[in-house]
Amino acid sequence: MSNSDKALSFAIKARAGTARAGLLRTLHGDIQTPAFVPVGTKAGVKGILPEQLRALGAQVVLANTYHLYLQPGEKIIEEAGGLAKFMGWEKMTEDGAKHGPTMTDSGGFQVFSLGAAFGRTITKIAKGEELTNEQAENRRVSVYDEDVQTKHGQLAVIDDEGVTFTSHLDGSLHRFTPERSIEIQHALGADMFFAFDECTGPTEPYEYQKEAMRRTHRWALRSLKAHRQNLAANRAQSIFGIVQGGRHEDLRSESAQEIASMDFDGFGIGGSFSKEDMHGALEAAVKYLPEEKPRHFLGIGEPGDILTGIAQGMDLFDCVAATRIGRHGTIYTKRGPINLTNEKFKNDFTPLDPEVLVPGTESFTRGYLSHLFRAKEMLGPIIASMHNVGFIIQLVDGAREAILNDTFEQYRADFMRDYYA
RNA sequence: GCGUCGGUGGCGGAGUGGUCAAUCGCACGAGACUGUAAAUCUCGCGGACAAUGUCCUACGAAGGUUCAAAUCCUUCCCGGCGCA
Repeated sequence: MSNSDKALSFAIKARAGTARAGLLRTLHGDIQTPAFVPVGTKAGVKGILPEQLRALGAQVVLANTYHLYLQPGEKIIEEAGGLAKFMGWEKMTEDGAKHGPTMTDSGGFQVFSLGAAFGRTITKIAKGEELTNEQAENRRVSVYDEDVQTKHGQLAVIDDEGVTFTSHLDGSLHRFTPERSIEIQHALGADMFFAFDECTGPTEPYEYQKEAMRRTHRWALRSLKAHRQNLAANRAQSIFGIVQGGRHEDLRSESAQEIASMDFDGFGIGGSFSKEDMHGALEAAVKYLPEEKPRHFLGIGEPGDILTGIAQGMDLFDCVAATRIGRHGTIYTKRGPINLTNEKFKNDFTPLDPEVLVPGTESFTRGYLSHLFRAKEMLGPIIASMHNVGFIIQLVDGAREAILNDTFEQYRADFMRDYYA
């Protein structure tokens, strides 16, 4: 048993088909799974205070390595006592224990968002067609090109060793390798963190998906090695390996087997899918992941996608959508998302969602938020973000209850029927 | 009353003889957003159509000059400023 195994334990409490409910224990507190992990990229969940997050039911938050490395720098956060303490998420409990589990993403997603996706409309969930090899090649750039940023308009360039980033903040040049990502994540000090991977775009052709996936496998091994080498100083931290493979089932299976063969504490499923291929790709991967370790569905998702993930055996979910669409005026409701900036809500004085009351936002109406958004009052984005995070957490909490009561399939079917009606 | 500057789409404000239904901003209407480059971005915003285009009606009002006027001229109306 390695030291990091002590830092993290996972026990499955109940199953409903492939879905499972479990208990994930970190040195900073327990997490009942399945769980939604609010995203606080830059050590802050946009618009929501830590105490409010707790009231909403959040058990753990996720921050980002690339962003915190650039600003304020991992040294500052290390000096502050680690991510949880730095951001005020860590809280002393009555018995003097620290509470406030955290995770960090490795920066692998920024390989995508600042690389292939930069300046384009593509997102990790595919809308477009897969590119031909030739089309993809024309987009590809080499790190040896002289002026990456101005020549190609993207801020991240990949090579087999790592990724060169041009800072989106000041244009300065930075280099991430698996070893560097792990070093930074050790300094950030989250309870759980991810191996450095390459998140590919959904339109990349099969050949490139395979190439990137195998690179991610090599990086996974290097990430793990880098973590083990520094284990003495980081015994409280646990590392998750990331499965890639795009939308292709054979690649997902290959990736899952490869990553599962490494001694990770948990697993993440990352990368891109098309909406239609998500289920198949996930199934192809999950069946090769060990039962007894936690599984995180990176960057997912929307309510329906989360329930799909839970049904297929995923335990953790993080997604920016709840806060982002909330900040932009859209809230989740049991009957589907609604855009509160629409004219029709000006005089709608019903609750945000009459069927899902979220702690701290119960007294607000759609008409009030409509006004706040129109008046550009910061309370609008704040309340909507809180509502959405609370909504998702209640959805996931409900799923957990349903798994424990063995009514999950009905729960999921009921939700889908109403939400997508 | 005299002089002077000005009156353009819901508002502000470009344009100052043809390429103008009229740059731009705001407001308004709608859409997007899935490991956050995002309190952001996109589209629409006179009217009617056989609508990737065509035709009407528009730049205070009415006349006029011109092949052609939001743009030049005349008168009138309204507003700011200055002098009485």
